[in-house]
Amino acid sequence: MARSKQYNEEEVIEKAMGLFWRNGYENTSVRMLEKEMGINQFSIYSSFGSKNGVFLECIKSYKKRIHRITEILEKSNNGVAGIKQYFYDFLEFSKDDNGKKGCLVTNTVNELGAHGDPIIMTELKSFFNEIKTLFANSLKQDKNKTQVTIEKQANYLATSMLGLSLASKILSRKELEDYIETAFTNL
Amino acid sequence: MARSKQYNEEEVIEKAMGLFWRNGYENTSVRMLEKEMGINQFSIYSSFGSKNGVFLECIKSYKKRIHRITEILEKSNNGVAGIKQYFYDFLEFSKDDNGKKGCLVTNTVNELGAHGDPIIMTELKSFFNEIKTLFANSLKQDKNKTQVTIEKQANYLATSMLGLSLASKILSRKELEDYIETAFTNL
DNA sequence: TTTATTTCTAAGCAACTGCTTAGAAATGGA
DNA sequence: TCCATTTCTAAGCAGTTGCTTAGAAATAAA
Repeated sequence: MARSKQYNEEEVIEKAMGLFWRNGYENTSVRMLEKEMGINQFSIYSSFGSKNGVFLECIKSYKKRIHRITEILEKSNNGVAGIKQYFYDFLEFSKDDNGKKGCLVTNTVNELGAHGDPIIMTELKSFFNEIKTLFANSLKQDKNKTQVTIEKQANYLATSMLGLSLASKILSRKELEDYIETAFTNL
Repeated sequence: MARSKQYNEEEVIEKAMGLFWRNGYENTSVRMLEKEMGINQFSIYSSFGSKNGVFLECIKSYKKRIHRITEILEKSNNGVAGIKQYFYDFLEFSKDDNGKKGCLVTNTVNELGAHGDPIIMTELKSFFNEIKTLFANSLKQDKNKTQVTIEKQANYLATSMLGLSLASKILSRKELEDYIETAFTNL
């Protein structure tokens, strides 16, 4: 045995996540990661293999973080009202200190589009489907809704979340709130 | 007088626009622009000043292009139904040969976020407001709607367009159609 | 045909990209 | 205390970034 790591992998990934979140994948360089993570390039590569490897770990870490919000929705039995609250919680979640950074997953979908790394793209699409299932489960609490309606509305809501993430980057707080209120008028 | 330009500026901008549209701003290099535009770097810089300058011209050109669709909506008197048709037209408009490229303006908003070049950001926000006004004018055809309702719904629709552009990059055709149909039940 | 003027090509600038590596420094078990 | 083993630092790799420039090639007017 010998010297032990002077950093905690989870901690440095949390820091890296912030960078990717603000700047996007391509606009985040390994030099920037070095500074933000507080470790040398050698350590980055020996721990995570590549820039892509760091990013994938960040996505995993992001999922855990957003799970803290989804948990609230999972536990509540407020149906549509609970989902609306989730939208507002998400708005708070996706704010950064002095600006708007949206959702890491959504940002990445937009940046990489259909041409991105297949592993990442699969990860992103599965994330979307998880949100969809989450909403569907909440909608089921309304016994008047048919299965077809639930699926359509869950799809609608998950897609609206994508829009909200993007919109949060340029719209004012009032515009965002108006959007949410109108989006929920017919559910 | 002397030698005349061997290229048409509007034509090369159209080509550059395609590149930015597919790859985003940062992921498009001047070398790539050279190839796509078919002219030398010197010509790019003497005509447009900088990469940013090329991009701004592309945004202008994009506005003209999307105006061909907005014109249809402006001339029709179908109210909400006309706007829904616009959503479908936009889906066709934002498709590329083998994938999904979304909307150039929306892509750029997402990429640059709140930290982008101020001139570009202003251009992008004004674009959003134009779409909003476009929708408001169509909604006015419904005499039952109050001014407050019209403004809220126009904001809702324009924001939904942002979402649709993003969603078009990962969702299936059916998911996108389901989204549009449900989105319009709110009006 | 000459010539002033412009556009063109192609090479080059320093700074940055993701990633590697040689060697110094540190440390847990013997 | 020793030293094998691991982590660390710092330099360096070739390729790319946005942008510039020297000089050759082309051309409209005289």
